[in-house]
Amino acid sequence: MDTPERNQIGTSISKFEDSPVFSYINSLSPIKPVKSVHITQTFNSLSFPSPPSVFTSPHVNGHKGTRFARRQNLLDASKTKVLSEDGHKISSSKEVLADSTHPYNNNIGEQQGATDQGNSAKDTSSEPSNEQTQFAIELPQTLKYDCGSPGYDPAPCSDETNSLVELPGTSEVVYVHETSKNDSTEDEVSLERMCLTEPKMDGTECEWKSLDPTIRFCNATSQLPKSSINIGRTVHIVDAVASGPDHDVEEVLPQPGIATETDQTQENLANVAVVPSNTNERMDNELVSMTYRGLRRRCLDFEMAAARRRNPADGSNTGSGTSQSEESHVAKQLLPTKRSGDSQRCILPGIGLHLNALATLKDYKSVENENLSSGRELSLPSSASLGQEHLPLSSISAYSERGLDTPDPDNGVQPAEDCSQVSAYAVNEDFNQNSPKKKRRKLEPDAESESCKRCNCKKSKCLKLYCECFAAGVYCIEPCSCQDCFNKPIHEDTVLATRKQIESRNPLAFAPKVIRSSDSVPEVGEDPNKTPASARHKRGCNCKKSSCLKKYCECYQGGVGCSIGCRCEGCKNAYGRKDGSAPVGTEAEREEETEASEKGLMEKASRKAVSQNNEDHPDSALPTTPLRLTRPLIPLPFSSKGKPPRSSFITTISASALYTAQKLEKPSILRSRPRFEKPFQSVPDDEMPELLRDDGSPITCIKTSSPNSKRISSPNCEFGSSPTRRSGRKLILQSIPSFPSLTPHH
DNA sequence: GAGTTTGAAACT
DNA sequence: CAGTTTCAAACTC
Repeated sequence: MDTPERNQIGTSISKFEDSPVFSYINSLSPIKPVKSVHITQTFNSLSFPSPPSVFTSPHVNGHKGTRFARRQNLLDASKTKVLSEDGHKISSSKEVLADSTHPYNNNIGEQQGATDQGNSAKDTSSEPSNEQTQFAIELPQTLKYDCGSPGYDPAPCSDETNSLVELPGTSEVVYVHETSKNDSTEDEVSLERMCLTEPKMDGTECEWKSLDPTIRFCNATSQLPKSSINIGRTVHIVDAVASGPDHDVEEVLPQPGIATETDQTQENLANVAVVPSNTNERMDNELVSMTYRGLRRRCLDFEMAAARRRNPADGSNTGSGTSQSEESHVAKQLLPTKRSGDSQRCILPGIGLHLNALATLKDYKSVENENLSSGRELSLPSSASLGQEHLPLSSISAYSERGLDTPDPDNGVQPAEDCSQVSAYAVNEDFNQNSPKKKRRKLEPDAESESCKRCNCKKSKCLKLYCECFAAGVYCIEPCSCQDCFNKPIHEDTVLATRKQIESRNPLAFAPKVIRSSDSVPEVGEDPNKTPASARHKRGCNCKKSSCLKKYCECYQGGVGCSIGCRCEGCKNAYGRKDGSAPVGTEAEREEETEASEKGLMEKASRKAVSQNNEDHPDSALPTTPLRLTRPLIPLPFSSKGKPPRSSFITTISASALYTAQKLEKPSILRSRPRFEKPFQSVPDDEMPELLRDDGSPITCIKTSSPNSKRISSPNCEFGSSPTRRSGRKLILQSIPSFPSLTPHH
């Protein structure tokens, strides 16, 4: 790669090669292809936090070499080649980007179609999925921890960072971000990038020029927040299209960055919506959510925001090197972008959606349908399109619903949250859905409708955890039959404030209740009746009459066995009893248990099947967005409820890691569940213990830093919890410890 | 669809 | 921290 490109470049640029810039660019150029892909995905989330890692060539190489190389090829074939070869196309693509603002969906479709030209895109999608999954995992880490943290996926982080650096090569998107962000200073950077890209493209200068225009355009458009945002989006989209479905995630990420970048748009944004202090959080949250891709929007929202605030550099990640001021801008912009960019929202949700989708593999079928339907529902084309494609059923539905809400200008800002939340919720719920609720819903004819949570609150105003929507971090939507609902974008401030309060009380309040280490696939062989020990309820249930055989029991609802942490009486949880004893009992009990277990097994089986399908045939699982599946995996960890699917996904993502985690857990679970359970009790995270040996860290974080801890702890906890689920990713968890560090940073 | 049951969430 | 109340989902009829 390097040699040929360099040679070409060298010929044209030989004069300039002498300059350090060229040498630098040249060094970067080879990487470009790989990064390009990453950039789109991770760029927003990761790039910000871990600039340093970015430069680490090794990471880049590693990732690129393997995964990215493919993408590069594909992308290059689809995008770059097209661009380079067809100057018109390039310009058109840019134009599209500019125009894309409106028809985000359309663009996607078009772009996809264009990308389809290169079949590679689709193919890449499958592969990218894997990468994405990793990214997804990484992203969370990186976001919170910054690149440095991602011990597990240093490469991803690095890739991201690299992507930033390489951006030039990768795609226009990069330019847009940086340029928009760095009106003045980064222009050079963008140019450099451009140069890099050019080499790839072959017509370096031409591209360069073209890029510049885009940049300028962005800046100019800055006046028009939408345009700028759109551009960013479109760019991402383009990349995504070129790269394939997987890019969607990337797209999402970039958008936030774009938003931040679009300081110019601030004015417009101000008009759009003035987001008080909360806005920053939102922004951060969104970004986080984006990065996490739904893993844990809840945590992400506040925590991430806080983290970013704390670590402007991280927040600036999108900008690659944006300064703190940029962060502030970003926060501002993000808010605006949120509004302006339903697409962003969509994007963010998209991430979450992916996770959700994965989680709700079961629902995939319905998802597809929903996607179609959701698309309809979503008045916002962009969001809808994005969300639909990426989002699984639940996520999609939620997203779509929000999208509906969002249409209102007032809601505009909220929608972003909604999206994030939705995704988060969707994820959580979806995951949980694996749990009885979803099962029920899914099983029931209304699977689609159910995919979206619908509360029926009458007195809580949907501002308490009683409200499933609120608890899930999602805004209430039309389907909700709640009364005096304040859980709407219009009352975003109230919602956020309330959430903060609740989190202050209990940092884990919005964290997934059920932590699934990985596997849902508990290897039936062990004890089908028992849930995979890996999964446990954070707090444990307190059932007295339901014998943990009904959905009243959160453990049962979550499809997990009771643990020592549970204070239930007469536990007969089909997924696993508190005492760890097999669900043996009277025949009647057995029957019940068996039924439950069967259900659980069925679910698990379905999950497995789904997961397998996803893994084996991600595309098949979600014809529309195979990548979705893969991505969802990443998010899954965040989703609290994560059901078996998650594990499956996780396994797909990092089977080895998960497997190891499972092994660790399972033994303990199977034989000594108490361990798990206890840990859970002491530590909110069931998962944490295993995954994180950090256990302490998560909990401690939460408790230790009460005030900050809220954010910090919750994030950690969240991460811990959600990620832990992903326990599959022990590595990640390990890296997670870095999360705690985030709090300290503050 | 209304009413009851249940247990988490919230409150004291 | 324990006990009580509130709440909405889950469940039953």
